[in-house]
Amino acid sequence: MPRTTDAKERLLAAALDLIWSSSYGAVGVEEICARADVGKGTFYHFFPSKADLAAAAYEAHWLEVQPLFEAVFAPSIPPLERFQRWCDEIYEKQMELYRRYGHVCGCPFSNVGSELSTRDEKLRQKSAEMIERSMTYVVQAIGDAMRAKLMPKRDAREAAEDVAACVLGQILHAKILNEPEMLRDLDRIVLRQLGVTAAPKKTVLFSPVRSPRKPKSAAA
Amino acid sequence: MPRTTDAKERLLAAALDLIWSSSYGAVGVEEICARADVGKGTFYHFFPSKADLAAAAYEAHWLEVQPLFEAVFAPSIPPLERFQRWCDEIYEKQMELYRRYGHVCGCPFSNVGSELSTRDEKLRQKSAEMIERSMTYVVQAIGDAMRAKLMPKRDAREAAEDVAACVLGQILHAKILNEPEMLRDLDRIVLRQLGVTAAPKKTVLFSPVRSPRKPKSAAA
DNA sequence: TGCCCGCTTGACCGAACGGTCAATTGACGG
DNA sequence: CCGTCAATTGACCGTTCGGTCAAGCGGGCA
Repeated sequence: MPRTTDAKERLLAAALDLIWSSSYGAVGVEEICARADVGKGTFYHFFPSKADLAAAAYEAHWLEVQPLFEAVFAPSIPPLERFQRWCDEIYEKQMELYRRYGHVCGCPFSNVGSELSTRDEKLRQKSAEMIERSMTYVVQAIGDAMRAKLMPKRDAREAAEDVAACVLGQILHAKILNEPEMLRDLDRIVLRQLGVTAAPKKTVLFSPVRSPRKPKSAAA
Repeated sequence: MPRTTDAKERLLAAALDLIWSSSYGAVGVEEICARADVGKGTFYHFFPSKADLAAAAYEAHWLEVQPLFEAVFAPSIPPLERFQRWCDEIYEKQMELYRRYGHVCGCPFSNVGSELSTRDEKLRQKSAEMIERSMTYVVQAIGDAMRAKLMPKRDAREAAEDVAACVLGQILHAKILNEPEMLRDLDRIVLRQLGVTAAPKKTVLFSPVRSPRKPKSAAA
């Protein structure tokens, strides 16, 4: 066993994978340890409890996906196209998980929020925080879109919450129906919610958003 | 003990209450039995498993709320007003649960769907079926709204799916933030999704939709 | 009256749960 | 070369899980 240990990282990755593709309650500590190939003692050497590991795993996952958010929502990209790219990333990621596990796994943050909001205040807050961080980018893009007169003016924060609801809801619905193709046109719902009158469908064609995409972690 | 037993109904009610306000995984059979005031043997006399009880509880809950759907989505009511009434019912119900349990409990059908879609195919299907039944009314209302030229014409089924996503998503977001007031203006998101240009706010004033409402079970 | 049978019970089962801990390992600094 | 200590292990803890079962109860009916 190497001195410089990566057991902690393996535990974080194993926890995220297992909980995402299943659920918090249905995944046992033993199972996570087995996947990470460590003993149970190692688990409790690094994390005081299962809930703490979950919170840490989500934090680590955010650090992993944040660069993707930065790229997808880059100010250099036309505002409305950012939403399309974001939706495409979500679709690709869910497709990847669907191929691997046979299930639409949904948004990892809202999954744990839905399951544990009424039971574990700490994980509820963590879930809320992760979604809030994602929404930051949406708020920015909406502000830019309004300034560019690409959509009707309104409160950006409020509009972003509406968009978040649409995205979370469609992902959830796709999970319940186990039908990943429901997410192919996620951007349609978002743009409609923003009051965009079906204009920017061509921007998709301008840049290769849909077909060749590097798959990477993405979630609402 | 009376010959005509209501133990089954008490079990169904207890299961719905406990699972709705907590989660499927976090609620034990023992706990359900205690709430229903029956022995564990009685549980397994009526239901072959915990999952079967849950499915039966959702079925029973649907029978309970269906009349409310019929009333809220009655053809005699102007189409767009039906959505407002529906959203108001959701808000009232969630507020009621929030007052009782201190938590936004969310939609019982999507809760179980989110938690168990990847683990229990039978409950996933049940969850999907419940949401589909609700959507029937939405499809009808959208069709009526389009015929009355109250909203832009498009595929009614597709529009209903978009509406369902918005509603499910906003309820989920409110649950995660534990903020029931997020649901006060649920109809705003729905109408925006339908492309209604902020017109029918007055219809709310015409009939007493918002203030005096009989609280009853309602969910997406 | 007495049998029948739907209903009810709670002790009990093996398994799995989250979590503990004394013992061991092995890379590093002195 | 040794002492130190983070890292690691897996047996073990008490509890709780979903589920089983032999036995008892008691209204309805023959």
